[in-house]
Amino acid sequence: MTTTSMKDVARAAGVSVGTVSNVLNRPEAVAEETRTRVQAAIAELGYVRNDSARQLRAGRSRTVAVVVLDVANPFFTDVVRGAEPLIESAGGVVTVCDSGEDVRRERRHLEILEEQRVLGLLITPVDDTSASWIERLSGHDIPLVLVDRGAGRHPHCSVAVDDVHGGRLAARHLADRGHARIAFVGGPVSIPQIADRLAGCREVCEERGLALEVFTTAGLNFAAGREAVEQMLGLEQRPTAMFCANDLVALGALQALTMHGVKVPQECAIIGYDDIDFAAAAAVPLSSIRQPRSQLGRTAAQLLFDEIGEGAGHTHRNVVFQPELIARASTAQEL
Amino acid sequence: MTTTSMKDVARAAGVSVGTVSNVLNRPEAVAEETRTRVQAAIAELGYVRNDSARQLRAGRSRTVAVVVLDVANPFFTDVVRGAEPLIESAGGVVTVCDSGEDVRRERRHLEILEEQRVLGLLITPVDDTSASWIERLSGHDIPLVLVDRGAGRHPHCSVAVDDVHGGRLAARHLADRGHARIAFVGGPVSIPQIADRLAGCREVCEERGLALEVFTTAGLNFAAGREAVEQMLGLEQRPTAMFCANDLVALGALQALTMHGVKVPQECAIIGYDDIDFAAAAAVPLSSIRQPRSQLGRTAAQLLFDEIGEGAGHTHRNVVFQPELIARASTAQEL
DNA sequence: CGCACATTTTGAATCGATTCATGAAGGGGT
DNA sequence: ACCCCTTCATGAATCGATTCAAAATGTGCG
Repeated sequence: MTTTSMKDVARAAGVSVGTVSNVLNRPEAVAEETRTRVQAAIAELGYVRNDSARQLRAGRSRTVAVVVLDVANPFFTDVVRGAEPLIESAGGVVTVCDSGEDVRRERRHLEILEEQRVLGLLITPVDDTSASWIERLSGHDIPLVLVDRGAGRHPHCSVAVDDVHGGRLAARHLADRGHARIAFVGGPVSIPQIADRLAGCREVCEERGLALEVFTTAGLNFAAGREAVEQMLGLEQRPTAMFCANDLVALGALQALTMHGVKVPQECAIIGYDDIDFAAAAAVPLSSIRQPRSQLGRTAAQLLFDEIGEGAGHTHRNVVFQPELIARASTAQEL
Repeated sequence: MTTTSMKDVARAAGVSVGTVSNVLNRPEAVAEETRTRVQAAIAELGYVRNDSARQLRAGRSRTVAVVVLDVANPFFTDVVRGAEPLIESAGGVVTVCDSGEDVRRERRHLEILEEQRVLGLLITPVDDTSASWIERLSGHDIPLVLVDRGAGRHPHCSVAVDDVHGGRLAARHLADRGHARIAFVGGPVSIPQIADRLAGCREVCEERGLALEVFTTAGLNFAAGREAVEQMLGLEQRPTAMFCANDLVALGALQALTMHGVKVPQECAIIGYDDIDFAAAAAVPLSSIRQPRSQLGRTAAQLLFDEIGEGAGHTHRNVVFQPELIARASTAQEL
């Protein structure tokens, strides 16, 4: 109950509140003797600073929020891991928000983050309808960096991986292996990354005259991969290779194929995207398109603090990384 | 810059701040006409409530923190997922803190959470040295629920899975398959769950006269599993089965064994713990001990709100779930 | 008209930390 | 003794939302 405040500490130590505040925030400005007396009182009373009051005065919180599409996806946890050290060493506090690929959840998070006057934001927007909300935050002077999203015409800093190129890499690899009938599995297509990967894939398919079958899914997880396989197996002209929009989908697909006795890669090759750690450990080690995950996070954090530091005169930077093909057993078969 | 406050809204709408506050918090107490006028002003000015000020007044925040050992471990993300709906439907905001199995990081998080006057806490403590800090929070009236930790003599609510029994299940399963020389891989042993799993395993080994080799690891991830295998392969009397303290370790081990050409389960069986989704999708589908992950989260949240609701007259409850053996290919071989 | 009563609105007090102009105390130099 | 500096400590003002007793306004009825 008795939440002890600075006033209590001040009384106990026989000083003014101003002095207590100084002990906490600029100890060097307080005489040694006074300082130890105040510190003793703090310990004695078990006093804990009230962050709300602090923030109220400061006008900003120390929190940097990272809004991701799916915390259960190792891709995003790695991005967060990459960003954390820099944020923390700058005295920030990281909070992770999971939009779950749902615009409404994303919106709710953004509302709350705005009310909390967060220091800044790293966000992977769910889709283009997120834009207006993001502009709103930005308009209210909350600096933000778009993650895994080529900023295109958005007036923001961003870090991204060239997803169109990633799509090309995957499709070319499958083409090189002799596949002429390819399935793309992923969705919703409203997610820009997915659209880009598909675009790259489509481009190569047209260039090389491959048949492309698109299986749109509602999400990017195990279940999506499994369901897509169920559909695919129903077709008379079954594709000989699948390009899955991320590794979770690919692993789900792999599982379903194995369950149906379809041999991977002999009867159906699979390539995923992200190259999460689990990919290499899969039933059939999974070929994938690797993204520099933690570097993505680190760079995003860097850009954010640059922006915070530079203030008004800041010019936005857009960093684009290149993805990389990692070939493993799941595409090892030449047709 | 111009952070608009309630005062600005009040002026714009020609009412007092009290009325603006009422529009936001008890609209039914405000006359229709006034309400719409105020709402118009809010929209017009793009006003956003300042949560710090709100919290300062309220004395508490709406945030429920979940402190986990490793966000990258699907076990914990599932626990969080299980807890979220209940927390959010109660008007709470969830924040996830990753202690990374590191007491110092955990402590830093707890300090900050205490300063933020969080509404409550779901925590999986790193080890027993966390206890004093947890008592401190608890002493400052922050209700908390221990997750995945039989509260034993701790005066708190808790949800847990019987890890000793889980250890037994795993060991018995291996014994039933004819294994007489077992490796336990996991650590650090200071983590109570790990100690318990080992204890259950040891108990069965002694009971049935199996040789038990313990490989202590520094963490619970892929790398730990790989390293343990390197060590194990060096032995002259190599165990014929491994019990890994969680699935990440097991997958790492599986990967390393495969790389060294050791056939699973013929030459070495593996059983993991948690039964994360990836377990079934592994190179060799992984046997595991399943825990009711999301139920764990849901129940924890439930207990927390019970405690918050009941206030002082609350009696702590300790809920224990039973784990379940899921046998798959990685232990399919009879010796 | 006047009184009782219900409906709205008001605005000052409050939460707790930070800031900063002001003042007090002590030291040195002349 | 006097003045100038430096070093410390003070406490009132401030941040923005909420609360609540009190005031204002309106309604109905005798």
